[in-house]
Amino acid sequence: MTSGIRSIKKQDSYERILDAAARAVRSNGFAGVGVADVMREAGLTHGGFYAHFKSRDALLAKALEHAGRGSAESISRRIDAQKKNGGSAFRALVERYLSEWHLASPEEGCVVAALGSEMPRQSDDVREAACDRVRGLVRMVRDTLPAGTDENVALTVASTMVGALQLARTLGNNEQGKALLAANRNALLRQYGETDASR
Amino acid sequence: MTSGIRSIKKQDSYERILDAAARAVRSNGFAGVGVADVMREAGLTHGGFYAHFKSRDALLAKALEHAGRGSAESISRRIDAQKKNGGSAFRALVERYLSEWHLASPEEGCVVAALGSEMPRQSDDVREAACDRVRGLVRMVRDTLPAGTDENVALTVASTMVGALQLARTLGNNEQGKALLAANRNALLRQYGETDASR
DNA sequence: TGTACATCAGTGAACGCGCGTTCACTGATGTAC
DNA sequence: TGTACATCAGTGAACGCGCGTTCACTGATGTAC
Repeated sequence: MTSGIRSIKKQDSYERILDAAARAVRSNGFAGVGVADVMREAGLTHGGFYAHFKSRDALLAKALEHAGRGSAESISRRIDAQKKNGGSAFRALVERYLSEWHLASPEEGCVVAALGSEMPRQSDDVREAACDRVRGLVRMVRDTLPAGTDENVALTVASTMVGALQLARTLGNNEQGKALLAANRNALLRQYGETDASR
Repeated sequence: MTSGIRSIKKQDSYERILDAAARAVRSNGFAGVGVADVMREAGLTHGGFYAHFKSRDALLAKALEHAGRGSAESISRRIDAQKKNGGSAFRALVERYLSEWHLASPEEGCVVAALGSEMPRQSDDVREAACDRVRGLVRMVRDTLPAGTDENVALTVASTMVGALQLARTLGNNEQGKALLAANRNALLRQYGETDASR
């Protein structure tokens, strides 16, 4: 192998591990991520793990980052598409975030909603990555609001969306959970959906 | 011992175990509750645990109930006091829930905020107790709103409070976290604090 | 071109540790007579 | 009142299991000459 080819193979494994961990942490929580499970999911055996990460904890921090980036990109694409159609970016965000898809798919969704209450209890590395994710979420909300909107609106909208998704998931993927989501969707759109940040 | 006296002694231990577990689960999450730790905190040794609970899981469900009742009572007392003074019950609730005390004291605070993202992943028994706690929180909010207020307002206010506390705790007990709390306090009071359910 | 050697991603057995659970036992407190 | 026995909350050693981590090894792929 040239060093280039070697590197590509290893890089490929690294990314499969990260993908698996990013899903696992949202499905099962921080405590539910096992090194052996993640490696199996990535098509490898557990022993090779430490060639990629210093420790399980290092994986968790990276996985949080990776998951955050992934779900942020996915929702950003939707918002941008909406903007191009002349639609409301804010509406696109709220409707996607508080959708029945998101209720049913924590493993692909927002990492803050999936892990919110566990974040304060993690190691320093993980907590730092968690703060970044919270700030990223707030920034994403802010970017859908008209320029000049009070900074605090984004903080409130982000809080409402995260809380709503968690309460709905606790109630279950059923009428109760869906009703809670709908109530929050309507409230946010009514309160902040009038003006519009799209061009 | 008469059976009465025996029962009182055992009952006393049972309550110390529950108290310890109710604090531990909010401090450390479901996965962070250890049978031996809880028993030690209650002044007992781990072996005696199974004379009180069928399993660790049964303890978790009871602890959730216990913690929920405890923190609900504490906040209800504040709201009632406010009502008697002719103050706004809604304001009392929001200011207490989104207070710096609550930011810093998850182990004594709302169990939904402390465990929100972990609840959907628990056993059936625990999830049932969790649903009860969510409904209890929504009911508590509703009771501070004027009679006849749209049912959905309580759902949104509860979501916002839970999300805000979690995001603030993730950012940390510092200026950032406190600013996020304050933004949400102000927004809720501005939006729903005008009318008043107090007599 | 071919042969010996180097590199290195990944394997799988093994270790140590923590934790939930079990169980034989203790000691305090009661009842029977 | 006293003695033998029963009850039972709690003790602490032990067991089994899962999991993070380590490490000697394999096998594939490259380089040196």
